[in-house]
Amino acid sequence: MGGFDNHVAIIGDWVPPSPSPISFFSALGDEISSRSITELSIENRNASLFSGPQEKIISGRNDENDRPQAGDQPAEPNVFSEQKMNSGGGLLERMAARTGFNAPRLNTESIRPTDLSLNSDVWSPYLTIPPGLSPTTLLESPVFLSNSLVLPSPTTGKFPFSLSGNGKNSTLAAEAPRKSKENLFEDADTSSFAFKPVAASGPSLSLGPTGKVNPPNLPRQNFSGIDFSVQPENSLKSQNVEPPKVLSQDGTALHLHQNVSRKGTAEHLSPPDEQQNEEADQRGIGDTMVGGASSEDAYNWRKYGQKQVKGSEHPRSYYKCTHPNCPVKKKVERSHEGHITEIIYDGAHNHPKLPLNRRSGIGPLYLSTDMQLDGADQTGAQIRADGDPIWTTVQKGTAGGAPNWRNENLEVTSLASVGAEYSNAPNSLNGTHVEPGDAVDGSSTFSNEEDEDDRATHGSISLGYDAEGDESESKRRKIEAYETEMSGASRAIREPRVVVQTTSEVDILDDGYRWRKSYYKCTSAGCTVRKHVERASHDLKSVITTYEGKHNHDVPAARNSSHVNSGTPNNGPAQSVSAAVVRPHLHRPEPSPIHNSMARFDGHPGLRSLGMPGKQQLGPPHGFTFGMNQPGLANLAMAGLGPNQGKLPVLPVHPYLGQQRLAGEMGFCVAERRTEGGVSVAAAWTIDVNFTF
DNA sequence: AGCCTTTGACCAGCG
DNA sequence: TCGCTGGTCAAAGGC
Repeated sequence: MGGFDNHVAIIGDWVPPSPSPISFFSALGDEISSRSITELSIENRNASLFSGPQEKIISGRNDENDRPQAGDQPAEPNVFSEQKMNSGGGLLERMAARTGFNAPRLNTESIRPTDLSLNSDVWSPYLTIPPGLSPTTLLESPVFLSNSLVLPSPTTGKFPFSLSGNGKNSTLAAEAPRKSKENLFEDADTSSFAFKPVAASGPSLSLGPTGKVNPPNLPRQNFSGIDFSVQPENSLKSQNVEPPKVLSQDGTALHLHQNVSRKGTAEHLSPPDEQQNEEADQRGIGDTMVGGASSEDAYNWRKYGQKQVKGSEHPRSYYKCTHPNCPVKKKVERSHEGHITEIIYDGAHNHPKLPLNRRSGIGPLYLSTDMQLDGADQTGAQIRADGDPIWTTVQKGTAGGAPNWRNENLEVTSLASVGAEYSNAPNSLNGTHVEPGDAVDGSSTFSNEEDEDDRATHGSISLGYDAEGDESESKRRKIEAYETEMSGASRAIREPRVVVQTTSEVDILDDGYRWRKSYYKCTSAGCTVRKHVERASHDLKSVITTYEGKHNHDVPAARNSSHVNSGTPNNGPAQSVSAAVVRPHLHRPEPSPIHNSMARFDGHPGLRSLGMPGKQQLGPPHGFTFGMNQPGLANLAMAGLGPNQGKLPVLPVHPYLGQQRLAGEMGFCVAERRTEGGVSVAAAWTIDVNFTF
């Protein structure tokens, strides 16, 4: 078995035939150095910059089948391979050395401080993405911008960029009207970045509009400020923070996971429809727990007690399912702000879910599900796929101020499932704890991986959970929320800001089970809070909701702190996501749990079988972020990278951009999948690009 | 009237 | 046995 690079790679088959935001970077390519983005957007529309959906970026020792075929574009020198692969101490090397996984790496050698004003013909810096982190794959992620958002400036309300993502598989082509540069980013109606499908390019990682690898000796550019973060995601299964445990009544522990925390919101994760509920939650629905009401998770709950539990700064509420003879109970810990910090389910419902119109709380807002998961999921999936109705309705029923969550990947679920072959390793994984003797049978939940994927692709998330388990099957779930702070003050007053949100839904292998991870981004203007929801395929009760955002008030959370202390650099008190919503957009290139996601592989038995090392072999956070907030990139920093490891990507920036004091943020996620021995290993990366000019 | 939350008291397990 | 802690009960009150 080869290294991880043979198992986690960006493969072309995952890339959907949809246009990708590649063109964004294309537009940021060399042409922009001399022309406005507007012009570029138009002129590059037909450019063949990248190979498109079929392009495959090879990382390390990918199979030949996964290698990109020599297409229209001659094989360009892989700047990553040539320049960085041999650079000792690089992140890639480290990751590869430690994990056997050829981690993507960014080539930053070309980024140099420069003054564009001195040379109008210079090339703009290019964002060079290393092998394994294919720009094509990245940018052509089927979900990239599938539901892209262009958030208005927090202060002006204007949309700096207009991203024309017409939904699923939308062509990410936004007209860039010829407009004065001065207004380029200030008029959403007339200016936009162009995300265009581009053709052909080799496996190179160049982001140049020509699809060619950009030479490392690019002229210097004035790069006022860019925050660029590449975050290995699911392949690393986010968070180095200790995931909460899910405990069964019989003492077994399942995956536990985080949940929610946002002011005035509630989580509703009762099995087995918690997925839909999760969706609902992600969409901002299901916040009816405000005031203490139990979550609307297709069951009615009666609160029968509340107690301050020692060790927790949050009071714990005790709920019982109101259904006659139903033994299910749940404990909910909620912060003083009303954020749910932990939910522990105990028992299994012995009755169907309540019909929509019988559920307390938001009633029709519930996603209709049934104990028959297939049907239920499909139903819910369609609802979700349709999205707006639920979303809108939910918003009406949501307490004011609750952030909206947009699932950006409802439309795209391309990754193959991870086989259950790895389900035989239920032990500790990066804090996730599965105690010995756990009778969870992950494999049993996968009757048909393809079907399941298909369902997922259509928005359903049927994981084969049998909600009719007996007492022995009952699981107690503990869902904790943690929030990480990844914000800073560097962009407190920046504007306009562009947020390109990209999300994917991927299957990831973790702890021997398959987890489907969905990405959400708060759609509230100015909010950078992101949400990652992971659903265990082996147990629908196991849902992890990870919030990534910034926090302006303390949320006392002893448990949370324990998670934080487990490795996340964000060891401050857990803070309100909602606060982040209203807080001015701040960003500090700082590792977040997501950034450290590789740790999720720790101890992953399945990954071990794939050559993945154990946790002890992992070093510092594997995610990395680097900022270019200072002119000349003087203070480039890559969090998570040790000294001499940081290699900055070459990010193309139009001279205009360098001249403007603009701010922008882009985020996109790239999912990867590679099939090895019939087993698919999926991974995802998210890249956040924050920039000011 | 029914259902729910609140809240202090009570009970059980554990060291 | 005692104290601590978590969990539950049940009366009171609100909606």
